[in-house]
Amino acid sequence: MTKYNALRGFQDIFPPEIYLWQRVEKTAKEVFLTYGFQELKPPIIESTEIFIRSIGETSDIVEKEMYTFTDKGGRSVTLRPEGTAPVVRCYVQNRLYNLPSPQKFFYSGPMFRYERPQRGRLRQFYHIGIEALGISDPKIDAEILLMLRTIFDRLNLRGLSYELNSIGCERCRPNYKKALMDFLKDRINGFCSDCKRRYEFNPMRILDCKIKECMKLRVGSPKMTDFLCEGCKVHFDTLLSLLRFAEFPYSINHDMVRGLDYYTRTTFEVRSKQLGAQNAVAAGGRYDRLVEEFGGPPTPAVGFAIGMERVSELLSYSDKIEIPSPEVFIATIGTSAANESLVIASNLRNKGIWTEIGYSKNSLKSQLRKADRLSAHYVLIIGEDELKTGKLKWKRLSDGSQGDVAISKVLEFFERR
RNA sequence: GUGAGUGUAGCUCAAUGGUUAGAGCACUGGACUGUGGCUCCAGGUGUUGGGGGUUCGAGUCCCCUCACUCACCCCA
Repeated sequence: MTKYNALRGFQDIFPPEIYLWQRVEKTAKEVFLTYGFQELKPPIIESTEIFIRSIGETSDIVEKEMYTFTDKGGRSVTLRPEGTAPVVRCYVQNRLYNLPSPQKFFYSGPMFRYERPQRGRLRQFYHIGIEALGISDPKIDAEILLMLRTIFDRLNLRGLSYELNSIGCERCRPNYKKALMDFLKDRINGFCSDCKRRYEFNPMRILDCKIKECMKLRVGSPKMTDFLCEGCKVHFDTLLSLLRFAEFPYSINHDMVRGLDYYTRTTFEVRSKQLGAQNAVAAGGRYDRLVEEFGGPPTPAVGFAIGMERVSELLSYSDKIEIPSPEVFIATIGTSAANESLVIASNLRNKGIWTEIGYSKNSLKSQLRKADRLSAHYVLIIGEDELKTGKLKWKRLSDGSQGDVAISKVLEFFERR
């Protein structure tokens, strides 16, 4: 055990894994741009109130998982536990609703939740997400699902399932809740203690319970999609037919309930069987009331976020990590050669060529060994003889071939390769 | 917050309560004096996570603590 360690649930990310992360980020951003999403960087800390209002007072996130503290000015502030609320706050504060609709943004960065760490769950975790504000047309719901799939396809991820549901709106959801409670009323005693509690304050969560007995007892319970009001029903049906038209492989999960208060209508989750209990690699949905809640005009909106750790984990199963390697390694013998190498390396680097040099008084052998370890493509050898003649030796490590190149032609030599 | 499992070298792992705790990989150097990979040789590999207890004697048994892992819980 070393003297200082990262905090529980916090993680260092470094090579080689960092290259998987970079691939995910690069791929996602490329796809986002083709759909017209622009980057937005909100701060990672906000007034606590923002998260309480959006996520909901009774959610576990707000009740016990937020990194909340009082700053030196006596304000209650919170490290963001999710990305949507800050984007919406930014949208309202900067009156972005006055710009043409939709406004489409992506963001990426760390989120924080004080939870017990387990596979796929850390206290600091990374999301890369998008929000599309100002459009209620289900076409945009379909678009972002297609966008998600494009990203995962480009990353060659297999075996993902896309699960959809609609949880209605503030008009139809109460009817459903009532029907569900009526259905459960007689049998609630057989449920686990958690579900009994849920029955009181959030009965829809009972649908999410993984305890076998509860799963059995809720068989045949009413489905939200049977209780949608006309508007929500049309929205959902249209989305589904659009997805079928685009040959998008979705499935409907009537039991998928969102934990956050702000969701309306469409909710979805992308899951992988290769992960553990935390198997969602992306999730999102529609939140048509949140902008208004934050003091903006009525503005429908929809978004999702991708879990970086989980996608990276999936990539690590399917992809061999490619570690970048230097183009040139300069091995030297003697002080004047070492001095010369500094200048040559600098010139090569100015041309954008990754160049490494040998250090200290290591033997040529050990320098070559090091070049090999780094998987350098070429080694340049500078010794007494080379300095005298002005011709350096080059060696290609892949096949061992070598030859001479004049010092004045070194840049040319490597630029052409 | 609850439960279970695991902590030995940088990594993967051995060692019946009994001498000075080991192997492979990796790392550094040498054999090869200015030429990598292959082979061979040599060499750091360490408060056995930490603290306390039982014992003539603890890596091994007991207690506490910490960390990690997985699950519950929760969740974009």
